[in-house]
Amino acid sequence: MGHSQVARAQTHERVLRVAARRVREDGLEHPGVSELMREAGLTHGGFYKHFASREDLIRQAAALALAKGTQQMAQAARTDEAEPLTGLIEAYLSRRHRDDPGTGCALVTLGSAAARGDNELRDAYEEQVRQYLGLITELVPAGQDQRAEAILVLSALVGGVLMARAVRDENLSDELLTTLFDKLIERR
Amino acid sequence: MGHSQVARAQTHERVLRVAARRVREDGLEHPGVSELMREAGLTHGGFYKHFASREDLIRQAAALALAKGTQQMAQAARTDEAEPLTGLIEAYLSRRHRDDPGTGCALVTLGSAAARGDNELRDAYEEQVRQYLGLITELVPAGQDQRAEAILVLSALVGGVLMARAVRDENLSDELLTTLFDKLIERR
DNA sequence: TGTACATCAGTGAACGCGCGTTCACTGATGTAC
DNA sequence: TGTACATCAGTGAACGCGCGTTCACTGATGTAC
Repeated sequence: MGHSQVARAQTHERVLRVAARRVREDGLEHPGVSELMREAGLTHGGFYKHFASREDLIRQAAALALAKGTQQMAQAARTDEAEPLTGLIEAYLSRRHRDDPGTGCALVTLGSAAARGDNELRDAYEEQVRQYLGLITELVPAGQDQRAEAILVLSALVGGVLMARAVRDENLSDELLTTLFDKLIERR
Repeated sequence: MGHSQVARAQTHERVLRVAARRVREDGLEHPGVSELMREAGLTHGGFYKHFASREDLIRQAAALALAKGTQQMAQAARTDEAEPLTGLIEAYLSRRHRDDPGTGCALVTLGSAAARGDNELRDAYEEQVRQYLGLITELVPAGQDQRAEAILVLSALVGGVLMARAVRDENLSDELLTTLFDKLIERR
């Protein structure tokens, strides 16, 4: 293979995207350099043509994984024009979201990692919390304390999906999701 | 040192307890055998007199860490005799709990690990979710759907503490805790 | 009660595997003429 | 447009460090008499 600037950039982004998915699926520690390169269709040796170190990639991947979350949820909100908050909550508590952490909200998957992580990771995490809170605050009905309500909603979403993923019994897992949905919607 | 049965059992438990704390602080992957033994006041060589493998210890430590959680929270509920649910929520959303994950609720710290973990870990996690739900369901005021209310409360607690730990800005972190407390209490 | 022996928790050096990283090399594409 | 050369993304073998695991040994305590 040659080395056009475009091809180089594409490879770089492909590796980064693979890593952003894997980091959500398996955490910051587990995905190895060889593994990630293989999933991107390459061998491990070329890795350092694109990233300074494994740590460098993982850092970027975590930031990207976090940033993707709010984009997706904002879009989910737009699908239900009449009730955007319902659209967001429905998407967040969907089985699809529960069963595919690799493309989902990184507030759930990277929470523990961020709590134990360095300032850069915690800043990226914090930024996403703020984004979500901003988004939900606007969607919550006026009258009450909207920000407080948004904090309750976001906490319940994150905690609910975390537990729904961790629990083994699928009935219990489903119950968590559907009950939370009803509870969070009935409050409107 | 000799080898009385009592001393042996004490050592075993000391290592296990150290591991249960470290596993909540740093996750299932990070704490090393030598490190854990050192913290228990021993050298690494004797480890295999007590556990079949690192994996074996970590499995037991995770189970213990999870089991300790509900015990503590049930106790926290008992401290406020008039309003046990308030006592539980207050303890869960306290800065002390946020700032000391090593002695806190493992539903928060081990959620991602359980989601990615084997059936045994997920069973242990599930069992604790059920324990918490049972406990909170009883404490929630009658009239409404108590179990649904318990699910909302538990999800908000878990998600709230997860985010409060991950976020860097202490003001935002405090806001999450105090706002959630008000929100969850005002509903009584 | 005292003595000789057996046991085995604990020690620390050594091993070996996995994985991040390095490096000499390849060959396709870009550039110069 | 065609040819010669330079570049550098990608390859895969090899290195080396960290860490889980093994093992020969120690010595304090338990047991037998």
